[in-house]
Amino acid sequence: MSEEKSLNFIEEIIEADLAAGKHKYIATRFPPEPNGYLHIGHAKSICLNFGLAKKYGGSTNLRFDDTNPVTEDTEYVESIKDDVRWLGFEWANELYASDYFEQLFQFAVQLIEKGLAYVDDSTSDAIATQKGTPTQPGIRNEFANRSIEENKNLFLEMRAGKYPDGSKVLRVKIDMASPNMLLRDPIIYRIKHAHHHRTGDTWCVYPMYDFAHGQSDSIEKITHSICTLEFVPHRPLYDWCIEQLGTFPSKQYEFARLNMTYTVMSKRKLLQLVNDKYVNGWDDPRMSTISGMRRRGYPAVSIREFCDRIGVAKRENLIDVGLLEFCVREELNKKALRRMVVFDPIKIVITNFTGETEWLASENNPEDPNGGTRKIPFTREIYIEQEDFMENPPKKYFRLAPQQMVRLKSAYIIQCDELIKNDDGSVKEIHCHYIPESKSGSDTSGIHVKGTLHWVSCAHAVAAEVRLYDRLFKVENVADADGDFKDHINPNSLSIVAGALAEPALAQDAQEQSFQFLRKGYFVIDKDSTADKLVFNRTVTLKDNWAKEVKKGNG
RNA sequence: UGCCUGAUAGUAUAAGGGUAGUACAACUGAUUUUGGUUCAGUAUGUCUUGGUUCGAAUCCAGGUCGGGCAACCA
Repeated sequence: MSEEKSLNFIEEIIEADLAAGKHKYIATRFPPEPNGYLHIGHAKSICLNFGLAKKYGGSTNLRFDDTNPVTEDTEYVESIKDDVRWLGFEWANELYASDYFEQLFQFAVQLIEKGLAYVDDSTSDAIATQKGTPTQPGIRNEFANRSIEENKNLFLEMRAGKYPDGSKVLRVKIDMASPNMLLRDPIIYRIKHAHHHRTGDTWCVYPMYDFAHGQSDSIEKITHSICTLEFVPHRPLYDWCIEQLGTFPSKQYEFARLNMTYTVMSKRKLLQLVNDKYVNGWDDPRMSTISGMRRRGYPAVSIREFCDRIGVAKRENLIDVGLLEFCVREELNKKALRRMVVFDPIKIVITNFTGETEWLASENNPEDPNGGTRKIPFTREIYIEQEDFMENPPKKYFRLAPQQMVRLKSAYIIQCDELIKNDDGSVKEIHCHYIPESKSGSDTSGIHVKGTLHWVSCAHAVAAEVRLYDRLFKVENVADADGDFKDHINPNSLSIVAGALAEPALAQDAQEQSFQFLRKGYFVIDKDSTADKLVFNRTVTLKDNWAKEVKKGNG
């Protein structure tokens, strides 16, 4: 018992339903509207819906909620399927609300025949006005008095294309005084002479979400229809339609959607980022989309783990993006190959190294015993990172400084002897000597150093043009304000173009694989890369304790 | 001034009348050829006021604060 993970509230409902014999199986669905790419918020819903069905031996349908032809497109359908598959889930059926258009239309006719629906010729503005406000009841207009025959004829004529867009709607007759605005005779059909990405020009009337969604659930015999909190007020309408039509009693349950610090996650804003060319597309590595994260090298298993850890509840939440990064690091630590690269070089001359190139073995991944090794060339002249050297270091600076010793990863310990300067006083190169007995793996020098640096041999370094992407993030508390979108995006999140020098093995292995560089974090080489033009996406950063030390020391 | 929701460490999430637990973040220490990893440890929490009860995070009542609701969007 104590070993078991506690249930979330939806699992409790399901177990109670199963125990009470209410259902013999459970059926869920993931119902995206194909009007954009999926983001990390959708991942939560996907993991929940598919996860529940898997846990309780049920099935999950992938259903596209394509009831609004003007915003939807097959490009989105394909990307959604790719993303769900990539996350590791299999749907029982691939379905579309548009598959049900004929049946939904007949359901609407049934409501008319029961005297529960009427055709309204009012303008959009008039309908809105007549609806009243949350504190004032609405009023029902004269169109509500039309006869069943008249309503039926008009509705058929609407379908036949006799009326222009916006001239008529079908409304359901519930209660114009309801405190729930959604129950004040909601519209369930509207006229749209628009081309639908699947049904083409077959239809010119389309059902609204509230009517289509519940009935689609019902048709598919979905037992637990799980959606986000903003649909809570829709539930009475969902239930009303099912009750009036006597269809399968699907039930809706709501959970709080995912919000994440520093992360832009509304579809509207993501679309704006794409349309206004702040990014190169929906799958730009800086985006919070699933495809963007895939390109940044986030493993699918990490995203699933993240969704598992954040839990499911009804309170508004703001998850620290650090948790996602933790899940990514946790996985990458075990899998990512270690490679050395120098982004911002400074030259080191090892004055007492006189031999030819020495090929040293280096572990590909110290945490993976089966990771193997590779050979890296060590020579008299090497590059290290500028930031790994300080002429006037603060206390507790473990890297290279005058007279200080450091280890070159997988090679030797070196000591800094002399600085060669440019005319302007900047350091041109650093002269060091190495300790021959300190060779990695067979160190008999007895010297202990606190710092280990990455490096590349000058003669063997592979020059690369590197485009560095960092995660795009919003400035907290500003992102929801109206105004210029630029204010909401931290400029540091935009890509950086730089030169770099890589060890030969990196260029050879560069194939959509995550690498880890000492103290630089995890990177993937983007799919657009060629061997002489590597494009790195920064996946997550390592914890930069050293930066804090220096900050404290100088303060 | 209506209706619907919700409130547990910094952030999430458990405990459904009986020791407030877990993860991330933070901090301390040990190990380390990545200032990473790993390991050990520390600190921090039940919105408020009453009530019921031997006992309340949990049940009841009032209040406070947060989110949502008036698209021919989903």
